[in-house]
Amino acid sequence: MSRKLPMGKQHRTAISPTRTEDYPQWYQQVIKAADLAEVSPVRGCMVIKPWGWSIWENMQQVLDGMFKDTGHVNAYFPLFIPMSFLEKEAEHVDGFAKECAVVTHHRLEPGPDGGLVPAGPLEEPLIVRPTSETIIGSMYARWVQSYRDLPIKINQWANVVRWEMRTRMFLRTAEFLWQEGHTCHATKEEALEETRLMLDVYADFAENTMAMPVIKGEKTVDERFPGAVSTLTIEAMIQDRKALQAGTSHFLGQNFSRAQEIVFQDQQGQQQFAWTTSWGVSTRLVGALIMTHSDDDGLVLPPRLAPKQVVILPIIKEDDTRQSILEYCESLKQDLESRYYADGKIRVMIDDREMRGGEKKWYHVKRGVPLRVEVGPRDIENNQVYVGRRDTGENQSIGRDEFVQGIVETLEQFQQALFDRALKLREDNTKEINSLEEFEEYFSEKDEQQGGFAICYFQEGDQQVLDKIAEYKVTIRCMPLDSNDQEGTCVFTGQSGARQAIFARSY
RNA sequence: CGGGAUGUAGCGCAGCCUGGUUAGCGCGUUUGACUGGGGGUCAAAAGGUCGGAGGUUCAAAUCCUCUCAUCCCGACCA
Repeated sequence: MSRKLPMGKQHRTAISPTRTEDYPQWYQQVIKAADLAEVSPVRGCMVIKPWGWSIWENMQQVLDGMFKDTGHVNAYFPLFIPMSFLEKEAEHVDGFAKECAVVTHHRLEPGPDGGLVPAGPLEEPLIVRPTSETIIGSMYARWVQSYRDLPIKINQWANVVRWEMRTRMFLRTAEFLWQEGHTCHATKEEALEETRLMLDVYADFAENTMAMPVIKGEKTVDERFPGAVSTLTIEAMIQDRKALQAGTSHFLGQNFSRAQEIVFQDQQGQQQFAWTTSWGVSTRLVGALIMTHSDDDGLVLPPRLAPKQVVILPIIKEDDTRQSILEYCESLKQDLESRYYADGKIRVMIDDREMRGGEKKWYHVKRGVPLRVEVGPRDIENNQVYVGRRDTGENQSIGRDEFVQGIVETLEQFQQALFDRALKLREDNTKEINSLEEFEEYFSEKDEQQGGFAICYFQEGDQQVLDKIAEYKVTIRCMPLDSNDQEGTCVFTGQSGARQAIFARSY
């Protein structure tokens, strides 16, 4: 890492190692450099710092609006779930029992060595929710008697705990934040429609707000949510060409309503089990966002989620110009803030801290502020501003008024450019594969650059397929919803009548 | 939960194999001067019980045991 090279010919990157040198390490360093989060004293848990939190807040705000626009309301259910609730749905138990935090006592008492020891054992242990199907279902069972009580469409924003063996910042933490929607319907069709609708909401959010292209698909039997009849997913491709499950929407059929007796009387007076769905996205999306757009100089944020879309840096050389420069910056800020982008005021900050120019610039580069506007005496004289774009690194002088008038379009172009770049990466690294040799070559260990998404026909539920892909550390991501419904020959077994799926290494 | 690596100042590291005076370096921080459209320059300074607990030894960052944590690779999952 060279300290300084003359004439701007330097290759020093703000983040080291770079993505190509060591992708996982780069990811950690971006989080640190952008001040998004830190590990906590509790293993596997993270502290989300203000800049990182603000990104999540923006995600929440947009998603929450989308949920409400599709007829959902928010509510809150308890953190603690009676252990017996989990036992009611067999597959659900299998899926989550291994990773539950369990509360067994309700008091602490002084111990023999001066410390504290748990006391007051609970009659029935409580688990900290790993997801809330069971406790919400138990309430729905009380609330539902008639078809007139349906549908129920509730979302909750909450934290959940899954005692993971291996954790990574944002992508997999023991405690994470998410929203979980839980709906209850009179008919199967309506529940299926809901499952699909919410997948579309997620895909819309991922692509239009996060600028992250996703593939909508259905999970295979082996990959689906424990207890679900079917699981729909949006799958993103990260810059290292691995797949990341970014959101899921589950059709739960009558599995949970049977287990929890969510029963209603239909119009014919018959008792029927309700049809339920659940769907969620989590703080993992922040990780997805980081990995999709950021570069070797740190975080890159799409304008729609950036806590600040524009940072104004006053260039103050002499004290007697200070006042006029700051006033100019303030009025620029107000002009920008009077404009609206993506349903909100443009988010602008002035950074007038006593700090050297270059250092201050890099501070904001690493944090991913989309546009950097520098204002010095010369700019004021010419009524212009010097604008730097985070994604391309381009800088240009532009008339102040022109800049203000074009700001919305500039941000939208920025947003679109990130999406286009990410989409190109995915398209360049997606390949239809029709033979086992091709598959083996594509995911060959020899060349790290190999791999990406492979589209193959495959025979669902065949052990041969699972064995082969395990050999290459590849998983079946999903069966794309928009793939042609044609049947083909399974790449792994040679059987006909196979369906198409996306195969990839994944997080 | 298995395999591997690492834990020394805010960050990044050296020192450990071959124990031995006040534990170093770069960046950052503080102060002063000079600078000023760019991750400055010069000078000075502050900052560490070497992850934790035991042990071996006259003597431990260094050797041994245990433990905790982080990271990577697996298995498992948002």
